[in-house]
Amino acid sequence: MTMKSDKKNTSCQGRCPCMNYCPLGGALRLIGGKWKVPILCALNQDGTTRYNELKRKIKGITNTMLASSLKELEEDGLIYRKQYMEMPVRVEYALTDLCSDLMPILSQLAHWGIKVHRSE
Amino acid sequence: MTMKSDKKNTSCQGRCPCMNYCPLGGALRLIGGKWKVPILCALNQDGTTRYNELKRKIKGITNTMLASSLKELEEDGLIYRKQYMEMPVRVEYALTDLCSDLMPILSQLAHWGIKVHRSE
DNA sequence: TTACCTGCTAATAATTTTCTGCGTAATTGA
DNA sequence: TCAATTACGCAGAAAATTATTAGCAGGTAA
Repeated sequence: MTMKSDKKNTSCQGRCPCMNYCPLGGALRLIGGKWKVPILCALNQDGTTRYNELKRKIKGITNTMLASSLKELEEDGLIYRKQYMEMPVRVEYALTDLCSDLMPILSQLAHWGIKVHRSE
Repeated sequence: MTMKSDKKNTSCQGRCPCMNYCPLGGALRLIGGKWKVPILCALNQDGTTRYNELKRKIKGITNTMLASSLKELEEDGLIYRKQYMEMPVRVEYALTDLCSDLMPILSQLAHWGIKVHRSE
C-alpha cells in the first residue's frame, strides 16, 4: 500500500487523542474532499457497485472526480476494485473490511450532526 | 445561531446514514479545514484557553486563520467565547457541551486511523 | 467499411475555494 | 509613547474542483 509519511501533520501537535503522527488528521484526510463520503455511502448502502452505476447515483460528480476519488480510496485501502475481463470491461467496487469498520463511526458522526442541525 | 440551509448537500443523495440534508456532510463541514481539529483538540486537552495561548500551542497557525476558525466554531456552536472587560482585553475559549459530545467520536475515528496507518 | 456507441480512465487547463503573509486597529495602563 | 491582547482586511499563493478533450477496446447499426 501507499506511503503517506510525508504528509504534514498539522492536526494535533502532541495533544488530544493524537500523538506525533495524528491518526485523527490522517483519518480525516482519507475521507476528506467533496466526493469520498458520498462514494463510501453509496457502496455501503448498495454493496458492490459498478463505475457507471456509482456515477448515476452520485448526482453531480464528474468522471474526473469519480475516477480519481475511486483511485485514492483504493490506494488507501478503503475500497476494493475488481476488474472483469469481459467486453466491454466491467469494473466493480466494494468497501473493504477496514472501511466497514469505519462506517459505524461515520454513522455516529451523522447522529451527532443531526443534533447540531436541530440546535441551529 | 447560524443558518446553513443554503449549503450544498453533496454528501449523501438520499442514501446511507443520511437523508436529504445529510448530517454527516454537515458534521464534516463543521470540523473541516486545516485548523479546526487542532483547535478543538487543544481545547479538549487543556480546557478553557485564551487566544494567545491557543496561538502558541497550535504551531504554524496564523492570526487570520485562528481568528476566523474560532469565529466559525463559535457560530456553529462548538465553542464558547467569553470576553472579560479587563485591560488589555482577555478572551477565553472552551468547548460547548455539544462539542464535548463530539470528542469521543473523534477519538474513535483516531483509533480507526491508527489501524489504517499500521496497515499501510 | 464507416461511423458511432458503451464503459472506464487520463491529461490538461480553467475556475473556485482555502490558506498565508502582512499590515493595521482599539484599548489603556506603565 | 510603547507594549500587550485580540482581532480584521486584503492581496496573492496554493490547493481542490470542474470542464473539456481524448484514448482504448470492442460492439452495433447503416
